[in-house]
Formats: sequence, structure tokens, C-alpha cells
Amino acid sequence: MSSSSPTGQIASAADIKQENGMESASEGQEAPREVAGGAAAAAGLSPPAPAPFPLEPGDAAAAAARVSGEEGAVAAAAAADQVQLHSELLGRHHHAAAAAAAAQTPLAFSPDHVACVCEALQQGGNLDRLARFLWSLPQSDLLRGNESLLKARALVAFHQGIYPELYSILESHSFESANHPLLQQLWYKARYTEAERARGRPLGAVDKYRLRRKFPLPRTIWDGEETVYCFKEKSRNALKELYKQNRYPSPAEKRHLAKITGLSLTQVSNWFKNRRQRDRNPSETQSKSESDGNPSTEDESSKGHEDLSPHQLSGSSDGVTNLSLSSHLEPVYMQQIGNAKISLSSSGVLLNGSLVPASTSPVFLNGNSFIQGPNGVILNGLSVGNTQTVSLNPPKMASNIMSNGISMTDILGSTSQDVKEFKVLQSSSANSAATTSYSPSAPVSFPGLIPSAEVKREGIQTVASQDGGSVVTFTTPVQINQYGIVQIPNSGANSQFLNGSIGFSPLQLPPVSVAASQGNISVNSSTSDGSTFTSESATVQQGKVFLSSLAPSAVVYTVPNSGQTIGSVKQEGVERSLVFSQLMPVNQNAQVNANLSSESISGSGLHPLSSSLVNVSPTHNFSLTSPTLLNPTELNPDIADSQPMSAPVASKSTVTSVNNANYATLQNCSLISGQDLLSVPMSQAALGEIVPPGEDQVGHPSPTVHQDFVREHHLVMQSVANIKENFLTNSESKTTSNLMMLDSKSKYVLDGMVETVCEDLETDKKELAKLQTVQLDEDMQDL
DNA sequence: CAACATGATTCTGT
DNA sequence: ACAGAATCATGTTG
Repeated sequence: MSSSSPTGQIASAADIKQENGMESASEGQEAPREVAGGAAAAAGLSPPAPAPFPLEPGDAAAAAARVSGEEGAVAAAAAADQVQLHSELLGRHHHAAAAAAAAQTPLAFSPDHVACVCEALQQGGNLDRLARFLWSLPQSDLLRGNESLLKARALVAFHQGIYPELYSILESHSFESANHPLLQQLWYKARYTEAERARGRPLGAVDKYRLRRKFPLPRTIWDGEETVYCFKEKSRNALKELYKQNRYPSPAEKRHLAKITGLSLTQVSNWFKNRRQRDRNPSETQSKSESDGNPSTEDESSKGHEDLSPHQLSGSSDGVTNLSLSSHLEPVYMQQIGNAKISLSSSGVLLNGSLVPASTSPVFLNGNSFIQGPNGVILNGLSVGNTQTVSLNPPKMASNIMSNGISMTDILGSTSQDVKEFKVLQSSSANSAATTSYSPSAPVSFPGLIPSAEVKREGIQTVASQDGGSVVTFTTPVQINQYGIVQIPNSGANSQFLNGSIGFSPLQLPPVSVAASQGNISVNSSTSDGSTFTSESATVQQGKVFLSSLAPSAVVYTVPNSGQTIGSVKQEGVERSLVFSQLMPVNQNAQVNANLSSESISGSGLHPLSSSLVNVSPTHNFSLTSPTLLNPTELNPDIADSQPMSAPVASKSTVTSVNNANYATLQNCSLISGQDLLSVPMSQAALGEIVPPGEDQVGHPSPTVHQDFVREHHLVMQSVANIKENFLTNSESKTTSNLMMLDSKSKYVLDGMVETVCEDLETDKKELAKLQTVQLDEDMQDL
């Protein structure tokens, strides 16, 4: 099946690895591959792709030559490559000219460009070429400390079996968490390989275990979080928490859990299944696990209804709204990012950890269910059935925005560190009429929530009910627990529920609002003023988005989504992802814009935006820390059915446009994987400025593309173009010139984009040379 | 190495 | 599809 990755760190690392094309790295030579192959395959997080990055003859030759190890090898490798490149060029005549022209002049690359190339080569699994490329780089200070470069060096060191160097690299630089899985994998595999060689025979599980103990991961590539039996402790705890609540989580709950734990849906399901089974027959092997005394497990749930026969809840699963706060409630999760205080104004809404701008028009998050408050506030929690919508207020559909999807919870959830506790708001039952009794006396526990004890209460703020209806009052600052779940204080005095409506007291509104619902992430800039939002950084990885210090400016993601149900592409985990490079510091004008349109929505007229997955408003600062990985799955489950996008890509595609005033490189795009294509459209118009008209390669502009992006990227791309012919393997890109597509199989299709740029190379080439000049191999120049 | 823990897989039934 | 049971494979621990 496609699911579940076996095996902890290794497994997860393997997953990542696959995404990064690492697999090919180990396959190239004699490099150990056991973990990679097996785990990745088993993990099935991404469809088993047939040799994602087959090495070409030229590479093989080069690698072979290099193995022997001397300088001579370099020349040989280059020569071998050259032959290959030459043939590639011949195959693509139109590019040949550009490449040749480019080759004649010394190429200049900025560190970003270099990083971009490194990422591209890594993505392509072309380690040999990557090595060659690295060798061609000057020892420049500018390149020092460049993470992409370091990562590339580490990969190459691993690939070539120069482990001491690998360790040195890994230990000498603190890598971003997004790169940890891959680097950890390298670390362990190198250790295993060394031991294996020393011993002369394959290692057993115990041997590996001991090696892991013996050579713990350096903190430079490890956040310190323990992983046992594949799952991180945090994830395990979240699962346990929910299990206590409900042994048979609804699909929606599972989904949510999967998101917040970073596990796949199947893994979550398996976990529950196993857990149930083992609780059922304690007889076997049982010594049982942690908390276990089963009873404990059962206790809570059993008491009440544990029972929760599967159907009971399942019935509700997608459609049932279980709002009763009383006993088991299905929590509405609210998250807060980092330490930031999220305040809700009367009109503001926090959904699933997302903040929804209170603007006049109501926002609906339709992921699982939602409740609409007076001002268009909707709470979206797991507990509520997917489809169900509760609107306490006269719904103003017209102006509503519906997003379906994901809760930022997941997205934010993993930010663990920053995340604080929280309070969960429990909404009253669906019918406003229904009275909700939120029994203060009975502490409510939510899955994945921190013990109530931990919930801190601070200032007390009373919520004033607005119109309609009911008010939910909660005290103070909402806090988020490590899982990103907000728990509403159940204590009595301060809180009260009226009519099921929920009102938030005017708290501080964060400048940034993030709303995400299934498959969509939408962050809208909130209108509030004086709000304090102190989140730290924005990073998206594995379906998680971390917002980081945005400081004064706000970040807006707009992911208009489409109707949730449409189709559906079954996705799990990280199957689809968009990666934003860390080099994409966005500045004032920066914009990240990904569109996905869905018929359902547009049809409803709710949010006709034509499709963007992620939309960052230009005016705000948006910074994505390194490899940001947006998981389309979470972003938009319905991608498959989404309408044709601007990009001429197949119907099933995710288009992402990145707009960056300064520089957006594809550097970390290496993480892009999944079946979706990541395309970075460049608007034609913009390109037109630079790109010589008449070039056959000009593609269709993407309507959603921001021009700034285009321009900026254009510059970046230019240099890339130069490199491309030399280093990138021929990809299958359709060449719609303006698109850069990375397909899930990790076929790296930079071509389209690069090619487009290639044509312009000469034009602006010199401008690019500012930062640094890289002298490519002479062989290259011969081309 | 043995025993245990735990995630994943397979088969079967609904 | 999903649940349960049996079982497998591997990680973990002593």
C-alpha cells in the first residue's frame, strides 16, 4: 500500500530522501541502499516511481572515473559528460545555440544561482554532475555557509564514500530542519556503511541500533526530538491522546491527526488498528505499553461510551457534527503560531489554527465542519463533520469565502517549539437552538491536547457576544499546545456559551491571519491594527507551514479552494508538495502565488479566484525559510479535479507561482515531489521584456503570475539557464517555456524555465556576474 | 541472542 | 472502505 513508512527516523528519512531524489544517489554506485529502497518503497508516501533519476551513461562514466579519484578523473568525467551533453544539445537544437553562446563567456553565478543549481542537481539525483559542478566552483566566501552548497557537498561526500568529510560537513553547520531528514539519513547510512565494510558483512537491526546509539546525530541536523519505532514521541502522544478520547476516530479526525503528527493517514489508521488490537488481547505478548494499563486507555473512553463503536462516530465522521461540549467533544482546534498572541476580534475568526480575517464577509472553512458566528466566524474543528456546516448566523454566502481544508493546525502544529498551549473552543451543538452545556466541572480533554493543567490562563478577557446569537466566552489569550491545538478553557466562571454562537472578545488581532482548510491554506492579512503577531518564521514543510517572523508586515496566503469534495486525488502525506526555496526571501513585493481553482467553488461564486495555492500578497513580507514544502495534499485535496490552470500543464497540476522581489531561486525545490507538477509560470508579458520575442519557446503567461516575480526570477533563471545545458540532464519538460515543472517523480524539469531563460542569457548575462564568477570546465565551454 | 515493542501487511468478513 | 485477527519485520532493550 501506499502508506506507512516503517521505521522511524530511517523510514522518515527515507521518505524525504525519496523526495529529494536521494535514492538515486545511493543507487548510482555501490552505495548502500537498503534503507532507502526498502523504506521508501514501503513508505509509499509517494508513488513508487521507477528509477526517478536514472543515471546517464555519461554520468556513469564520470562516476567511474571519479572513483579512481584523481584530478585526471575530473577531466575524464567532464569529457564523458560533455559527450553526453553534446548529444543532449543536439537533441534540442534550439537550446544548443544558447548554451553554446553561454559557454563561450565565463559564466557568472551568484551564490543563489549556485545554490539553485545544486538543488537542481540534487533533485535530479545527479550526484556526479553535482560533484563536477562543485568542483568547478571557486572557493569563494560568498559560497561559504551556503546551506544548499553544504548539503550538496555532503551528498557528494556520501556518494563518493568520503565519510569523514561528510561527518565534518554535517557537524560544522547547523542545518535547517527541513534538511534534517535527508542529512540524518546520510549520517546513519554512512555509519552503517562504514561498519559494514569494516566487518565485511551486512549489519543486522541490532548492529544498526547500536551504531545509532554510538553515533548519535549531531544537533546540527537533529532537533533533539526522540523518535522511537518510527514515530516521533510527539506524534505518538497525539495519537494516544486521541485514542483515549476515541478509539475509533472518524476519517476527519484521522486526517487531522495525520496532519498534526506528520504521519500519513494510513499510518494513523494502522496505529489505531494496532492499538485496538493490542488492547483487545492483552493476552499476547502483552506487557503492554505505556500508559497502558489498558484500563487507562479505556477508561475515559470506555466510561462514557467508548464504545464509540466505529460507527457511532464514523457516522459522524464526515458528516456528523458533534458539537456537544459536554462530554466528548470533538474539539475545535485553534492554533496559534509561535508565541504570537492571537486575538480575535469580534469579527475575526480562528479556525483550526488559522486566523480568518474578520472582514465583513464571513469566511467559511469547510474542511471538516464549521460554525459560523455572527460576523462570519467559523470554527472548523475535527470534531465537526466534514461536510457539515453549522451556521449560526445568517449566512452570507455571497461574500463568503469557502476554503476547504486543512487547518493550519497541522501546518502550524509541528512547529512545536513555538507553539504554545492552547485552549480549545468547543462549540455547542449544531443547532443554535441546542443548548450547549459546557460543564465546567468536567474537564474536557481533547486529543492531542495538553493536559488541562497546563493550560495557562492569563488575562481574562470577556467576550462580548455579537449579534446573533450566542457567545462563547473564553478567557484570554488562547494558547496553543504543542500539537497546535487550542483548547478552550472549560472552567466555568469565565466562559459561557450562548446559543451556540461563538463570540470572541476583541483580542489583539494578529496582522496576519492564516486560514487553512483541507487542502487549502489561506492566509489573509488581517485587518486588525495594533495587533501583535510575533510569530517567528514561516516555513512550510511536509504539509506544515511555519510562519516566521514577519514582523511588521503581514503575510498573506490565499488559497482559494475549491470545493472540497470534488474529486479527489487520493493523497497521503507528502505525495504532493511544493517546495519553496529558502532562498526565497520575499521582500516587500514578494509574492508567492499558487493557484488552484476548483469548479465547485467558483461555481458557488464563493471564491472564484482562479486558483492559487498560495498567495502571498505583494505588500507583505513573506519569508519562507528554506525548503519550504507545501503539501498539496493538505493544501488541496481536490487538486486533481481542479480546473485547468494557467499552466499548460496537465489538468492535474498544481501551479505555483512565486513572486519575489529580490530573488527566488528554485534552490530548494529539490524537495518537490509528488505527482503534481510544480510550475513556476512566468508571465509572458514580463518575460517579454527580456526575452526576445519570437522565440519559439515562449509559453503562455500564467494569469496569476506576478510580474515582480517574473522579473526577478528571470534574472535568476538566466544564470541557471547557462548552467542548465551543462549540468541538467535532459528532462522531459514540455518546454512550455515559461513553466518550470517538477513532477513528482522528481523528474526534474527545470528545463522549461531554464530554457526560457536561456534564450535571454546573453542579454543580461553580464548583469548577473556581479557576485561571482564561476568558471566552468573548459569542456563545457567548448560546447 | 532473547524477549519484547510496535508499525505494517495480509486475509477475511462486513 | 474499514475493522479485526493473525502475522511479519524490524526496532529496542537487557
